Amino acid sequence: MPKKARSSRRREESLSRESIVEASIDLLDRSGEDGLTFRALSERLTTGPGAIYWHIANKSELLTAACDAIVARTIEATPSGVETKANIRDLALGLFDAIDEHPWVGSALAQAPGAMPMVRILERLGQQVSALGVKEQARWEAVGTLLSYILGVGGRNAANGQLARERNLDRSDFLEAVAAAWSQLDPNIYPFTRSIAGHVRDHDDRVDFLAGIDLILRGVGSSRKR
Amino acid sequence: MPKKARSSRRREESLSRESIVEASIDLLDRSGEDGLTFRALSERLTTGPGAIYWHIANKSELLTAACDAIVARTIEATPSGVETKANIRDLALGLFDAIDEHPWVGSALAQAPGAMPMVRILERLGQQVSALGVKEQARWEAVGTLLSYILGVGGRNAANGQLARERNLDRSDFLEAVAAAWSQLDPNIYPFTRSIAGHVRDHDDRVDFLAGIDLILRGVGSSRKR
DNA sequence: ACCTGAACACCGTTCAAGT
DNA sequence: ACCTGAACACCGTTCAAGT
Repeated sequence: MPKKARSSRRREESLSRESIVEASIDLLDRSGEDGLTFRALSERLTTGPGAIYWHIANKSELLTAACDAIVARTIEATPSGVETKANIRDLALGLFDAIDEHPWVGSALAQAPGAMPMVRILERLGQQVSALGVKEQARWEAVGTLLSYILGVGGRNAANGQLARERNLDRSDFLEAVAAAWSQLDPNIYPFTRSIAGHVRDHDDRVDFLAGIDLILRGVGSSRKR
Repeated sequence: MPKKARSSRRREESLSRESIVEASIDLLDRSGEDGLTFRALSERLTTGPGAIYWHIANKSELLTAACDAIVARTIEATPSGVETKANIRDLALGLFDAIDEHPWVGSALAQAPGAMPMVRILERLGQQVSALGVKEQARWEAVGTLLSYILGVGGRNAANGQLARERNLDRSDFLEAVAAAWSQLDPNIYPFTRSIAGHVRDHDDRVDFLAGIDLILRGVGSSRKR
């Protein structure tokens, strides 16, 4: 036996951008946005914090890369069929579910405008809206609105998840607390907010989200007829 | 003259929640999101960092309070007239401009779901949508969609402003850089994104934003007719 | 009641030194 | 080429001590 076993030479597997991103995702899923730390990460990878900087420029690039990995998988797992509106709905729902499962993705997405993860979403959305027969001029309007809406919902879901975690509640307990606070607002000043407090308590986020997508798609449709 | 001049006893004016919030806004406007620091703030107010904690629970409460002050002023400065859709447009544009002027408001808004600044927006939006004659059931759908859209655009604008600042560019130079990056994407994989790179370069954010509001309002309208 | 400021337990990032 | 880990320049927050 001329050499020692190859695998134990340095580390189980040597550091790579990919393994760093994978460990980051795990850390983020397990302990939320501020669970991602160069120290925690390097401990998990049995290195020093400096080693990570050989593969990744800085923390924001790391967060965006982790976000991009999730978004890429999500889009890949959402095939496009023949019915265009259904494709848009499926894409939107896929993203919604991904953010629900990884709340940090929602805020990472918002922090990296123009970067890869957003481009993937933009492209898919754009192709489908084009297939809808929307003309050049109105296309960006439709795609931009859908994108902003999806990011807006995603951002709020991310914040809900983060706040719930900070207060050691689950999501529904947190929404319950919001509803309770809203029902105690002055009815003369905040009649509407009070009136929907009940809805907040027992609504299905996912259903509401899809209703918004459909509402926007209706608007796109009615613009074509003008 | 029995006493020393009153004003020089302690400080020009004693510390208060209000003065702390005001100084925070100034700091945030001047140096962006991470310009708000308990040390910078206490230096500006000529106190120690601990003094601030007597008036405010923690940093996130401080950020939300600063955000709320801007939102409250903005809404107050946007009176409602008789034409409901115009009121919704005015409110949305007022918020857009406020976020444009204070980019940090966009991300502060997203970080405090269910809190006061969001409630103010929700309430105004809800009252107007109700006045539009939308029935109970569809009301939340319309309001929620508008709110998410506005927050989504606000969050992206905040991120654009923040990134531009970090790279010492102004907003349009930053968008220019995004457009340049997009035009170099592989045309086989990213045809749509490439095709709108030009639009990103010379569009007017404000016009696009309003187009989205109108698109959503069209969707609300067409749902009533079903 | 309100303020002071040192101290604590962290951060992200850098960089000389190692292999 | 890649990794190590101490060091730097910060953070938010707490708290004994002051007025």
